[in-house]
Amino acid sequence: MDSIQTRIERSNNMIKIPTIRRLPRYLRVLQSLSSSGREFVSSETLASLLNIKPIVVRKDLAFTGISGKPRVGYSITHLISLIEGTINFKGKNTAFLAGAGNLGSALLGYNGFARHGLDIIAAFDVDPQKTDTTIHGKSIYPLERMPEIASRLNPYIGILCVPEESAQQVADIMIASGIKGIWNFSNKELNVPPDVVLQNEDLGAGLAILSIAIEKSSRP
Amino acid sequence: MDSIQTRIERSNNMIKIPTIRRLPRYLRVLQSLSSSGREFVSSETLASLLNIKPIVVRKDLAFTGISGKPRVGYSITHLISLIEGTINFKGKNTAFLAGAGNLGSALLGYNGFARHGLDIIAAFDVDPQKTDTTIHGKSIYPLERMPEIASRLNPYIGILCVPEESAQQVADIMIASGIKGIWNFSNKELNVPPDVVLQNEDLGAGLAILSIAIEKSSRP
DNA sequence: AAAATATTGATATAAAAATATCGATATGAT
DNA sequence: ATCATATCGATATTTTTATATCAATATTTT
Repeated sequence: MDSIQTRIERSNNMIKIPTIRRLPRYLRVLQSLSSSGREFVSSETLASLLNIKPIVVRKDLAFTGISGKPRVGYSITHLISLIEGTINFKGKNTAFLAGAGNLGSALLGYNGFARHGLDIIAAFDVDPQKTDTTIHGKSIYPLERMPEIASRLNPYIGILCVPEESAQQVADIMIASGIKGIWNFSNKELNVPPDVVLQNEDLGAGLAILSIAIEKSSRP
Repeated sequence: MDSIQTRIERSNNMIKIPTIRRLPRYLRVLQSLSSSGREFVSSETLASLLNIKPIVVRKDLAFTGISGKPRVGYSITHLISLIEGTINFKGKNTAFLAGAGNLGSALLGYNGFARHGLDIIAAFDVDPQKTDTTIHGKSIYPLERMPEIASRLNPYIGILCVPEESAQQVADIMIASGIKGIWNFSNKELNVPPDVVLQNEDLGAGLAILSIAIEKSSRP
């Protein structure tokens, strides 16, 4: 069994989910600061740009391993590089996308993924009208060819944009194709084996938070 | 100043963000259970459907005000109704959408919003090629007409899908149009006055979590 | 060179969220 | 009718996350 000491150390070293969520935000403002020619930035400045508290910034950045200088702040280029390293935005995250409907097509055309090191290398659909065409320059293949094409291209991530009814089935094909993680944009609760990582993207959640917050702020 | 007692009571009554995030998920599986003819469901069953622990379910559901029966569980229809009431998915959330590009168009065509009580009543763009057409049955108006049209239709929510460069500017127009909350799909950190609610939807965050989780699971 | 100051980062505290424990109770079994 | 059991919900505990405090230090000012 772990000693108390071991457990404390581990929990101190592990990067936390809320921190991970904020890292891409730091990255964006840092890139913007960098392109405007700035070299250093303080936790105070970053905090005000993200509407959070400076202490949160310092705690978050500590996880990347950066060391700031008192009275100067953090080196922007160094920080960008460390954050990119922390969230794997440097090494290419290769992905397959399944379901070239409205949302799937939009994601195929989303420029922001390049900045996040995500490369959608192939897309799949069951609709014969879509297969063997391209959408935003990405080839659409018949879904049944996924395992075969995966064995050549070795994708890491499966982006799931199919309707709920077929979500589990398509997820299973992704898993059989050797994908390591599924980014689930369908509103289906998926079952995946323990070695496959599942990240649910739920628009309903964001809308619910917004909706409740508006309700509260309108009658305080 | 608040007494300790007051503060404790308030913090116990206030619904928490993680709970709000899960409510739409409960709703979806409950609707599915309901349509398969079931009347009652236990916290254990809900938990296994969502891959969370039963105790989390019971705590979450307590916020909706439901009361379950020992050995039986919760009434599904009652629970659906209480959750919808809690997250305002019953009353209509009327919305304007700005930016009919890839993502904006996809959201205009997203059927899931109906289930969440969100009604996009008009969309706006600066591109003259898009304005005065419809996308997925929604009319696209010139951006400059937003304040005028808002004064007639009184939208609650502004869905922001414009490029980063113009995001703050368009957000300001939304705010001037009397919108109560902004659902920000751009990757810009926005400044909004305190009476306007801001909900950021950040794909980078989800990708970062996925990416780090995959990395960890592949070398444990 | 010394003093003043801004900023980091370590340590401590508080608040929020998840988890554990268990008594109370409604139902089904005996 | 009584007993056994599944399930809820109250209370307690632990873990995670956010926040506060302040000593250490690099820079600027005097």
